[in-house]
Amino acid sequence: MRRSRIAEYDGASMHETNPQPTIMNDKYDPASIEAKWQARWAEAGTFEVTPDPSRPKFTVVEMLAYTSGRLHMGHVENYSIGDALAWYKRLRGFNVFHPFGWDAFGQPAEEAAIKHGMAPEVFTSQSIAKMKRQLERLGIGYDWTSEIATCEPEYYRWNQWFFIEMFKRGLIYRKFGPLNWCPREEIVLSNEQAENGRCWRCNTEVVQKEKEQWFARITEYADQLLNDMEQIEDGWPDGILTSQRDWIGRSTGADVTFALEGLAESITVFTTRIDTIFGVTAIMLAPEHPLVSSLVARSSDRDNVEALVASMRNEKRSSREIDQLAKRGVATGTFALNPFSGERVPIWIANYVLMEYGTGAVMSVPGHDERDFEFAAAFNLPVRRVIVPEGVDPASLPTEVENATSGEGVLCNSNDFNGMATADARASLVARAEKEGFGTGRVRFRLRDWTITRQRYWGTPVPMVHCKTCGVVPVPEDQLPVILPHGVAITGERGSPLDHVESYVATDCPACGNPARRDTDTMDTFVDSSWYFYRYCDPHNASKPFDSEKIAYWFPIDQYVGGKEHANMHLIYCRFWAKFMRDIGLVTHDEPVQRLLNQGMVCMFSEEKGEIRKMSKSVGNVVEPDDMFDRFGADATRLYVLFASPPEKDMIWEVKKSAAGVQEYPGIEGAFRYLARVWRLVVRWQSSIIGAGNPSGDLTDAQRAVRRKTHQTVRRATDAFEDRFRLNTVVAALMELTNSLYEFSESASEPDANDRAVVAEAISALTRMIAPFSPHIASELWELTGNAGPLSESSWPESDADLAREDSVEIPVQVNGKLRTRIFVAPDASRDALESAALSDERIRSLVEGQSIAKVVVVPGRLVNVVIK
RNA sequence: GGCCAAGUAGCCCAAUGGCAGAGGCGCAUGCCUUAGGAGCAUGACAGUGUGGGUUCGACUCCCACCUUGGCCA
Repeated sequence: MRRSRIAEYDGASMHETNPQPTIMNDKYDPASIEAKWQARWAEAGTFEVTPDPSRPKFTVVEMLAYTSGRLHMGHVENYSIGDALAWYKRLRGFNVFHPFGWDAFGQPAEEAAIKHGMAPEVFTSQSIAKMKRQLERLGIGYDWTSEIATCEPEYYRWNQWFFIEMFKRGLIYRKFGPLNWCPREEIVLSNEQAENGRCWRCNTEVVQKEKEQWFARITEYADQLLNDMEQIEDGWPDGILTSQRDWIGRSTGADVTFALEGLAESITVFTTRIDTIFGVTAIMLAPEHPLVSSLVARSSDRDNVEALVASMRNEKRSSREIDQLAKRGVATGTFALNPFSGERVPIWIANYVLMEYGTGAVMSVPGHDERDFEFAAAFNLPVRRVIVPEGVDPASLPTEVENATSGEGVLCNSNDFNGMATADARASLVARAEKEGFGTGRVRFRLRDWTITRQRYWGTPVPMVHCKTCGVVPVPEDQLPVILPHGVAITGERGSPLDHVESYVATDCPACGNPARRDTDTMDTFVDSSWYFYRYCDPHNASKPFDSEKIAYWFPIDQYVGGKEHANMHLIYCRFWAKFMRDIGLVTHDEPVQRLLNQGMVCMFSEEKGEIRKMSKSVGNVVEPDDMFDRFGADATRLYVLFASPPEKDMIWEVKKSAAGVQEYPGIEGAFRYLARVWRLVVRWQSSIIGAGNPSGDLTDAQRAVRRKTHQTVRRATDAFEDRFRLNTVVAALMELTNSLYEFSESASEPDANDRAVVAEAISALTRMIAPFSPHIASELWELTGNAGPLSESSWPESDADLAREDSVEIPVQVNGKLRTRIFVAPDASRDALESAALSDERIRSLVEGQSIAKVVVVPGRLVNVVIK
């Protein structure tokens, strides 16, 4: 191992001195310092690690970088957070694995091809080269030996392998599903390309087209995805877990089958409110429901109904839009029979029913469901009250219902179920339905199977062959990878580019050997990102995705860092993938990620829009990282992004127009100034602290204050890293320590041995605490203050509680919650001592005089509150 | 429309139910300086979005609302 030594004692490093450190230059020069340490780290392999069971490990991963062409400030924040934690843990003696990789497939490269005729692989490799250079300049301590790029055949062949393994187990299947389709370009559009129902490029109206696609049966794992959240709830933000719970959307209800009048078929609806079934006034079908075409065919108003259904099918309906859509629908003319009452209810086709959820058919209960009410109001359907609040006599209420009430209560107008509480009624009704054979209790999920392929070029080819005689046949494992052909014309028109590459499409059936055709879909890039972090441990394995023993040491991930936009998709898919890998024996854990941190967005005032907006190219308010590195250095840039706000909160990049109209960045300038201030402090003390001993004998008050501040700062920084992760407050604490060292310097113009000793201790601690934020300057200062080994092999400072303790603390004394005076006591003064000190204070005595004291609240070390009547 | 965040000084943000202010930006003043847009020092500025509630005590917890942002295959 490279780490030969872990200091056991905080002060140890002070004695191991380098006899002749360079004399420091007055001026802080980040350019030369950063270049020097980046070269040294690369040369020494400082961040390259191997498993070492004798040491505790820490795996920190930032989300895979999309190869969009350049780094933006969001990346800078993301990686600065991860690297801060990596440095902290490394100094705490952990074997830290901090790998990096590229999310290299996907649309930007394909767009570049369409727009500029640049081959996607060229665009991608240029992007990676450029972004990697920027990352190196940022000085993030990655183990580059584990680097991966998802567009490389050695990586994506394992996507293909997983695809086939899932296919073999029935977890991947084909089915018709709706797609956004641009009829002019004849291509499939993603949701963001079909915003507002128009093609983003040619503005043609987008239609919904049913096409056979590949799906992954993630719903099979719905219960596990839900239940295993127990294992991670301590380490994941509550908001993400809630969001995933909602996304999975487990609901308990019942399937109820309605017979159709005059037809042999029946319609099964899923409902969570079977207790309202006597209030059903219609059955609503999704426009895509399989019965729709036969019902339309029977309609007396066939042409009109058909046209309406077609237009509803073309409407883009997602859960986001469904509530805002104007409710539309059409009656089919066919009736269904309520199995409980025998009542005839009309069957409608409605745009607010989703085929993807439940059975694609719902019972409409306008009296007790807002959407149904709205629909009924628009189409003059009857509305019936079947539930009243508990204790209300149904006879006392008007028969007309003015608003849907979806709450619990007691049943009425429900035959022999009248008077029953809603919860009990649900159980009884399900029991009755099961007994009579027209229904059953049922748990359903909102989670849908994952559409796992795209009709695009730049992605992992689906390793499947379509044979006229054998059907769909997987490519045999020894023929993987199926290589994505290069030199393909990408026009953005006429379907998937691979459709037109005859040399790719034409193949032989692996089963019967007859001519067959390759599938031309490519995989969703979320496949790439569902398991990539495991590959870091074994990036070039040619016989399996990774060696299970290799990942056993590093996994699960101790800390994952990325943006919250991935709350539902990536972070559910990768959990699903891990469970599948567990089921086929590749891993032994249920959850891939122990702790998750979602950093906020980087925002900035936008001149153009006149408001604070997300920093992005489309808003036109991008700050270029390279420009910041040139002007202020990587250390100052990193320090600033960590200081500007707590990691999980959106950060506002400070900008200001100077008098001359030049854009200035006062925030990052402040970070630069701080580092320069630390630099000058060390310049001033360099010669005095090299070879300084430990503090000994009686210290002056000022010297004790320096040690106190040092140890308090160490405690604050340590707490933040261990627990709350408020890195911005750590930076504030470091600034405080620096300020007090300046103050001390003023008073110690001719330092004695103890002056030198306490400052040496402070600067040693300060240097190491700066390392997670600004590792280059920290490394340089560490070297220049006479430490022998590199900073990366030193240790995090320890806080001594005795040295950190204040001599006395000021305790506020309140009377009835109002501040009345302050008393000074020892920090560990007891409850009784505090109470009597407070009550004997003159001011308090005069206020309390003649009143009766109800109680005295004492919070040791914090305050005293005297409550009088 | 649903869900999730966040609203504290001119601005970014601290304050883990206990004195609203740690730090930074900006501003002002002083010192230093040939000069200052450098450096050093000093200082001013809020009662915590609104309305209720819980509590001896609420920026913090609960309820409702307002505003802003994010997400919704």
